[in-house]
Amino acid sequence: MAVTLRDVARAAGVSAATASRALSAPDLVAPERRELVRRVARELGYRPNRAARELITGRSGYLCLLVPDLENPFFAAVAKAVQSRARASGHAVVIADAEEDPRLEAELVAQLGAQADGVLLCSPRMSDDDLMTVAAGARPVLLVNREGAGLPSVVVDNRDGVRQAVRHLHALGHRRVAYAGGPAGSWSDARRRDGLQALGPDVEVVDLGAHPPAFAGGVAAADLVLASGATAVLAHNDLMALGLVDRLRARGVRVPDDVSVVGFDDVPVATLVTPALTTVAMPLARLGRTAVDLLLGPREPAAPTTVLPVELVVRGTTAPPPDTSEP
Amino acid sequence: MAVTLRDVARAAGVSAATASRALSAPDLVAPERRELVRRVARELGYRPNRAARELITGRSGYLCLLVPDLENPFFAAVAKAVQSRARASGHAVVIADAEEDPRLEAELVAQLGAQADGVLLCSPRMSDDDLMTVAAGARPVLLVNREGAGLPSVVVDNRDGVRQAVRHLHALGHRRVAYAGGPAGSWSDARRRDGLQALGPDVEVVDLGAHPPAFAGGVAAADLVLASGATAVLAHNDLMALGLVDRLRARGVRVPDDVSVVGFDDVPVATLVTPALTTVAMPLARLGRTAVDLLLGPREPAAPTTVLPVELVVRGTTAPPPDTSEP
DNA sequence: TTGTATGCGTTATCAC
DNA sequence: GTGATAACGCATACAA
Repeated sequence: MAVTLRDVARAAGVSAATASRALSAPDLVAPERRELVRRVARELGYRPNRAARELITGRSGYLCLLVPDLENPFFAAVAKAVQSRARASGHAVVIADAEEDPRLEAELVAQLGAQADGVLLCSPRMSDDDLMTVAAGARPVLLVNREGAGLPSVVVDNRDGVRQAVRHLHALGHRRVAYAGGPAGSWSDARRRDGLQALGPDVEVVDLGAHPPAFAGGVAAADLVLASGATAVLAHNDLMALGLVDRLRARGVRVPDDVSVVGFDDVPVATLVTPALTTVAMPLARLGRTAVDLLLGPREPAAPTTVLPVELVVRGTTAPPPDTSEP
Repeated sequence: MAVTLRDVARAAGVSAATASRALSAPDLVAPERRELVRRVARELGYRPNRAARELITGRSGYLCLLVPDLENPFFAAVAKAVQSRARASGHAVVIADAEEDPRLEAELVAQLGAQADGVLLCSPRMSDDDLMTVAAGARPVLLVNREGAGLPSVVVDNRDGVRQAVRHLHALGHRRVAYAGGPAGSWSDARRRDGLQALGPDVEVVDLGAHPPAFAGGVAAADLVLASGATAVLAHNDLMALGLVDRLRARGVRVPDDVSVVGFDDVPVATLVTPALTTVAMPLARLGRTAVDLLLGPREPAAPTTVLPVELVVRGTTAPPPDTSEP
């Protein structure tokens, strides 16, 4: 049997109440007794029972993190940071993978979120209505990489990311740029499209439609790029950008000599290919840390939405367009 | 306030005990009342309080999974599978990232494992002695991708993986093969070295020493490969293999024409590079599923260790060695 | 088959 | 500053 608070109290010759205070409200107990209790607790290897504590305090010590796909390096990076920051504040993290399924997502948050001290919804695919239902629960909920239902959220500046990428391509001489979009329901994808609208007339944008946010989606989009006549393509994320590069090359198109490619995220794999991917870097670890800080913060954040900056990282997949001027 | 069992009981006009039984021991209650209670519970949106249930039953409904690095795609894949399988049996999963630190690892398992229904230690870096201490706790513990301390475990056939890889290289004509090892404390790395010892005299093996199990480790090993005179190199994992390929090329060595490269794991990124990586595929999802099944199984598994098969996947980074015979 | 009473380990509320 | 005691929500031994 595990050693309980009463065991500690008995061994220290004090009441359970005093033992409890000595450990969780040290100021309320006389210095010598406090130290005595703490020493005894350490010697006995006492670990407070989370369940009992939760029952009375209402706080479980657990945070719940929901992601669409743990194997996607974007979410893995956020999960790692969340986990690390949560530990620093004494919380364990229950991580649930919703398998890109909005229905499962809603079910999981209902099931797991009920007894968590806070819920982090990373890139949820569910509708604003479902988000609203979730928000109806009293526990704090925070959206990561998504806005909606008036919930507090932390996101990145998607529009600025698009602006930076296109500005870079424009400076290189590109005048016709394609956008290979992510899944239809993606909030961040919608924001990027907004950004493309707001660009002005210097660059013509060709919309290639929605694709699965993975390597295969990029492969599919590559053929559309060639048909579009664009000299550069912006992908919804790095995985798609990789698929684009691969397929373009397979069709005899040089990257970046013939077509430039820009990704989004700056996931570790972006540097594992040759040439390394030019991409709009998201502050993934910071996203995770900020999310925990806001969720656990003393009060609701002043602004419902916290926006983190992004930064274009120019590497090997962008270059001036081939010279097509008439001689 | 959340709806409690008493609320359900009151609304259904029965006692709390009957309500409890209707939900968790349906056979013990009369059919009509049972259905009545269940319907009322559903309508009220009743969710049992995990903490209260744990306090009385001793089971928390949580599984604890410890990994050295969530961002490593190997562990992300295992975590995803564990999470999915655990959900099927009504368990949530607390995932902790030990940051490749044996000390943190031990601390986390002590902290988180105490109140979990079971603990999964994936590729733990801690010593057998520390493993022993962990095992002393009563809760079930299962090792994944590691054996030790007499604990039950699920692993892959590392020796056979090495055998398959070297056999492939030998068939291509390679006679001198280098091995770029992983971290010094890695159990699987040790097993692979065992496999290399047992190969017989047909192939000469050059040991390149221990490296960090990431891209950078492969980069460092690449220069050693060239100095070793080997025509092929086996890497501890795919990430290292990618680093090897990258650095070899940077130094003007063609892959696979001049040097062949074989990885381990078959992590998704293995197919995202050109040419795709020849690698020893580990059944990652199966590893995770099997781990949960064994952990939750009715009794200790018959054999303390369950071994899963591996399979060499030949792709683009292996080819016959350059012809170096004297003319 | 159903209800009553008890206790799980901890913290909060009181007296002292 | 400290110690009894109650209470959190649920499952179970026991009584009916």
